[in-house]
Amino acid sequence: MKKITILDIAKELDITFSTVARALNDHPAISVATKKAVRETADRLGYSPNKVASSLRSGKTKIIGILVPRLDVSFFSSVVHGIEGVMNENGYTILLYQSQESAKQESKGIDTFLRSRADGIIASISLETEDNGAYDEIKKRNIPLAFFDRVPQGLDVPSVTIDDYRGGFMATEHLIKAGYRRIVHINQYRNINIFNERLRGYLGALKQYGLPVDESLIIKGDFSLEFGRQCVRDLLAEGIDFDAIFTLEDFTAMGVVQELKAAGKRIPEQVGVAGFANEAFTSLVSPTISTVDQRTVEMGEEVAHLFLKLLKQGDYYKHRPEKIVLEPRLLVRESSSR
Amino acid sequence: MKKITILDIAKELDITFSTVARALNDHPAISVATKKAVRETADRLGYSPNKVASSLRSGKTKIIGILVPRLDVSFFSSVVHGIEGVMNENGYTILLYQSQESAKQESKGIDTFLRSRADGIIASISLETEDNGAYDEIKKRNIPLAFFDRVPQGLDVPSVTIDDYRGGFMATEHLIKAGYRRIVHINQYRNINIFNERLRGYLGALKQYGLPVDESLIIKGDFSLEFGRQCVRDLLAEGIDFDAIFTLEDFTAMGVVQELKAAGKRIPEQVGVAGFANEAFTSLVSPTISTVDQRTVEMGEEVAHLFLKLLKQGDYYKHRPEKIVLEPRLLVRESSSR
DNA sequence: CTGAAAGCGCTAACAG
DNA sequence: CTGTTAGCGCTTTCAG
Repeated sequence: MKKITILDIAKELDITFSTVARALNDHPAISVATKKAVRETADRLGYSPNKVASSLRSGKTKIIGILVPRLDVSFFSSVVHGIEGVMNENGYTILLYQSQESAKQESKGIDTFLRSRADGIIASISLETEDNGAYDEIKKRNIPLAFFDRVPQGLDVPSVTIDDYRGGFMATEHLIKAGYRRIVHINQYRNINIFNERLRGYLGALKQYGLPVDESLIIKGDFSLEFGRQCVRDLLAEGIDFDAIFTLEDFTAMGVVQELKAAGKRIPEQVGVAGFANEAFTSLVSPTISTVDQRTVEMGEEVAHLFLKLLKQGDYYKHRPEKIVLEPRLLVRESSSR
Repeated sequence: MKKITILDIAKELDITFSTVARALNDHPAISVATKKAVRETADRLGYSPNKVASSLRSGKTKIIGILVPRLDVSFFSSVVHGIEGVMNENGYTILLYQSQESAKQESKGIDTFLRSRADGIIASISLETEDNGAYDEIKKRNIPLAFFDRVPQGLDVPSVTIDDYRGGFMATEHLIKAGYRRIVHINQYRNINIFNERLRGYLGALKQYGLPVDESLIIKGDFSLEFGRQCVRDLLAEGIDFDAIFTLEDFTAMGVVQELKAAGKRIPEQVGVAGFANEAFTSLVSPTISTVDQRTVEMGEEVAHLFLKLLKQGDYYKHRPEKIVLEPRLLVRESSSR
């Protein structure tokens, strides 16, 4: 099948290719008759506009790059789902790249977007990212950029996040109100803003309700299920007094629940548990696990809308960047209802 | 920041832009000294190659389109994760499109890929897709195309699937071997190949082990958790005799488990349960649910490799298309271990 | 080893 | 309302 261009259509109709181009773009100064004729022959010949050529000429690709740590984590795939839905409705296509939580891969992704001349970039940084060099480059080239959830520190850019402080606060406050007093918090050791915020929220709630901060109740590790189990084993072995556990992530909470059950502790009577993320399993396991919902799809839609607004306004780095903060949703379930 | 092109580099070094182009592409007939000089000034000036221009000229975009029903389903996001990983290593970038299970959106996605001059397309069809018109168009244009999991019927194309018949067979066989005799199968009502295969597998196992097929034990609906509950309520209300339930999907199995527990039936002693998909929650709920793993990430990697092979061989529609069928993995858990 | 020149398919300014 | 013309930034022959 020979590739059909506007020139072929022009020859067929004995007009010039620029008339064809205008007709196809629904230019006002083209007669209805010509437009109709052009469209018909275009269809008949099986014409497919070459976006590469038009992008080169116009300088607009209608492509936006999305950079996420990894797509096999439901949080990120949900957000991408939300972004794609909105951007698609607005005529944009998504170029997808996974950083695999590696700073090097992340730079490669941004470079790919830059070479591809994406009209904009939406990202959530990797755990490894330490400096913002790659993102500065985007800014330098005046390409619109927005972040969701994991926002680089010290870079003043538009973003959509949930209020992780509030999330940590709400979960802890709920545990306190349920009568728990010695609340363990399991966090992680890296210096990631959103995770630090959850810890701050935990501390804020303790303070507001006049509970002492006990360093032995704050544990740092990773957010695996196994680490949750480990923590419970350690707490019990060391004979530390506690009556609730709030983890920074649901999988950790799941591990906590498993190990508490294995140790014969009754949930929620003896120990209350709350997680974070609203993973699908939290509402299916027994006991169902209280958690904080991050409104993932909405987050994607919000960042897409924010982005479209940015694209419309032009000079992307002159206005003060808009930072949307979504209110998390506390989901009280069996694991903390006593 | 002015946009830097190879011409700027050429001027800077007082050579022609074609020499610069060759140097950047590591052409063998360019002196090492020139290459070095070119690369240094390219870096210094902040040159970023314009992929749009090179694509237009070369006819290759190094982009492949991935069309999936939706990304907020862990099955699809895992596969995409697998595909992206492999394609990325091989210098390809992913253009992502969600059909949202709509045939119309699906056509739009393919059209977008065609206009974007993607070097190839990988897809999994929507539930709604009835005719293959949109895919014929891809074939007509001699663009490589491969499918995973949901393959259109009557279109002879490369694909990677799991052996759904085997999956249905394995799950049913396992239940039979565990001593269950009146095994209910919950499937769905649409005419989707992979789901029909699971049903066939169920029937095949019954036959092989000399068990009668009882139509009242085969139920068709959707694959929601709620439908699973509904089925159990109906089975019990109608007093139908059964001792195991094999569902085409894990969420349905979850509903089945919940309702059986609510009705005071002991799992697996009185009723055995098996699902399909290996959703994360199946290993976390109580009892843990036996299921069939679909090897999602591998499926993505396989289809990517198949695709790269296709791209290499050229004439995409002359060879007999390769159809890779992965063996599913039966995961026996508590819900069927008696 | 390097240069000159053509052209990929389209957009858009200018001319009529 | 339509035609003419000039590129967008690169790849790729053909020369030298």
